[in-house]
Amino acid sequence: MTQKITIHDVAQQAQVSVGSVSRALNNYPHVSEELRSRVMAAALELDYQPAFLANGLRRGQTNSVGFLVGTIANPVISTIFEAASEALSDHGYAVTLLSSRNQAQLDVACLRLLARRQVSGLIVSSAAESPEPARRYVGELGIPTVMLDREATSDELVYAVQSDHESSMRQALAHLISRGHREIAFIGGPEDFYPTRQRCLAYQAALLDADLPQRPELIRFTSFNERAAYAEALLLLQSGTQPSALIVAGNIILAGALMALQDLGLVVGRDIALVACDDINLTRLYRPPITAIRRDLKLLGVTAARLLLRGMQVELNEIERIIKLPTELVLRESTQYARALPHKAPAARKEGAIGTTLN
Amino acid sequence: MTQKITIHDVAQQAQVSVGSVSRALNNYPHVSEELRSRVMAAALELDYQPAFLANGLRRGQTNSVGFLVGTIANPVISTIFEAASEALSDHGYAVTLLSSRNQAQLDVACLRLLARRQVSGLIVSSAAESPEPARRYVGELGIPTVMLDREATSDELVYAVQSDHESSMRQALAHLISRGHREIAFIGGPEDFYPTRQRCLAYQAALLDADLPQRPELIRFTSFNERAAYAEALLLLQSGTQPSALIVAGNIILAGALMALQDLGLVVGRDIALVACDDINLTRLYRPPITAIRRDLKLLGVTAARLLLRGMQVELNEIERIIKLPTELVLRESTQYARALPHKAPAARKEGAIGTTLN
DNA sequence: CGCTAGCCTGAAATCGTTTTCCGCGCCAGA
DNA sequence: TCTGGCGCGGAAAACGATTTCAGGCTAGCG
Repeated sequence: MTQKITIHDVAQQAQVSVGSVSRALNNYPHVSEELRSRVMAAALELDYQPAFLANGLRRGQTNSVGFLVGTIANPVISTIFEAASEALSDHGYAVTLLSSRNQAQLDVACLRLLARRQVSGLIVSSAAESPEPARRYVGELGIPTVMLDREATSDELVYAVQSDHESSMRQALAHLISRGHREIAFIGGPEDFYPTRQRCLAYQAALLDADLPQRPELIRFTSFNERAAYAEALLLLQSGTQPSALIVAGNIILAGALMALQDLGLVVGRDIALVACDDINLTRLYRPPITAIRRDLKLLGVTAARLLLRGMQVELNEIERIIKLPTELVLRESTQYARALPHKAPAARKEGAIGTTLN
Repeated sequence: MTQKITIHDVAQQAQVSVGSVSRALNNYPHVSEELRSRVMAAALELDYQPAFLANGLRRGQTNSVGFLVGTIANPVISTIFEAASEALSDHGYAVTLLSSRNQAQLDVACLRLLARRQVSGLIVSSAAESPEPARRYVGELGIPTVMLDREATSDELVYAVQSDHESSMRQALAHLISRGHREIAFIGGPEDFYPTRQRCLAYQAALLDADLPQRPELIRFTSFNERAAYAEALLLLQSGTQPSALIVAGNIILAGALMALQDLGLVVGRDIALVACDDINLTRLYRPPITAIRRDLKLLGVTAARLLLRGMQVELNEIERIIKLPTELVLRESTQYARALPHKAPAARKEGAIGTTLN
């Protein structure tokens, strides 16, 4: 209904041809000031908005980017997405979000759909358990793509923004070890999931550096599913070697692990030290507050958006293909007490006023 | 690169005209079985995918819907969105998500953008503080629209899916009152924000029903911002009338309130009873677990999607315009102890195995 | 046997832009 | 005064599909 005024109406109103209207509105050179202002006035008066579809068809491009995630119902992903989406929006791109529902076969289907829709760029942060086919397909697509905290490929137009999971994980282990912990367990997502792998490698390297034994039974992988994480944590905690510290890689794993700890009557910070990856409301507000590896999620999103924006301006090809962003270990009460010390009541909260922990 | 095969290529391959190809692929009547199979074969062989833009231009419709939110970085919104998005995706629609960043003036701009992109439908769950202009604009747009937990308008094509905030809020107050609470405070979002208003009205009605006095100083409104909620909660808790129970309407408010309680050294469930609106990981996993008003977020999203799907099939106009979905009060330890009773150690957890609290 | 109705299909119009092509008029240089 | 170049703008092609239109063929009926 509303969308009925075309470029022809503007042309008629301004008493010029449609071609001239197009040129005037698109800031072409060689259009007289007089004509331009006449067209502008007509367009403004009629509230003309060029039809997106016709424009895209002719130009062969849609000014929209596709964003593929495993699930958006995850505070980490949604925060990253929001930041990226806003940055892209500020540059005139609309974002269509597709969720692969954490299923590998849907990954490729989603990418096909986005390609068919002629997206100008892609951001991929899918968490499918076997991401290989999707990664290969992305390379074949010929669309500028940013892999978000995922492994990069060597394809021409594929970029990556990653978090430096390693250094903070090493710090976390150094911290735990310095407090006397020796049996430090690790629960992660799927083994071939990039962040999990990076974290696990760093965990193993840190143990090696400290001359501590690698205990395979203390390393567990599970899927992105709170129930599965709960079950895995239960198995781990009830197995022979009771760990004195636990590292959970990811917020879903954290939720499952907390349930398991509570069901076993283990009190965080007293009976077991806990380190979470990704600092969310739950880690901040839990009692006791949980030590976490934090990263600037908004920065991650904005960086991905910026990288993609540069990638979509075809001429600019001398840009760094992979950007790695820092992480930071935030110490809280869940790792405050050393293994050897007798249990005592928690001291005052470590963190200061609220302002220090808000973004 | 990949996207170069057009309908002409298929026509040539199958030795028929482009019109016939289109008819064959779109299941038109009056196309012979022989031609159809030949076209199918050719299309399959060439891996032909009709160009979305040309298709949309001709048909005047894009098979995509716009989803407007105030922010997606909110577990409640993102869960609803995911469910709706999946349902729409299953029916061939792609979803472009726009965030108005909780700013009223961006609301209308986002809607304009989506309209320009010829979305076939809209789901609006923006949380701008003064939603009126946006609501009016939605009505003028002539696009089937579902308001998600927002006030409906009387416009032809505007539908609504809402939560029945009232009944559970009344239950919550009855529960608190039965446990001896008399000074029950309420902190909500902006006063003209639909869910906040509904909850507050139910809160006031329940007080009235119980012949309890309305205390204006115990009702606070704030904005969707953890700091603001924190500040407001601090003010409330430090004012003259110390409430014995607190109802927080929304998960951001909850986070701010928890920070305030912790900074004041008040222990949830012992020093003050706490009821949250919307059951998220934090309410489930917090120690002590927090009584919450739960609603089926996936159902909310799926219902919105279904309603919109029906609204977009233009012929069907005899459908209910507003759907109200139930909510449920989940009792947990944060409201377990009566005001008059002496403090004692927490009993065993009320909830059963993990399975009962997962979706 | 001729005419008509109905199925099938090719040709062409159409959607609303952008962009190419071309011609007009003007000015400068010879 | 003629001509070449340049700035400007109109006409029309192009983008890639869908859909209308019209015509050919077959079959059925008078």
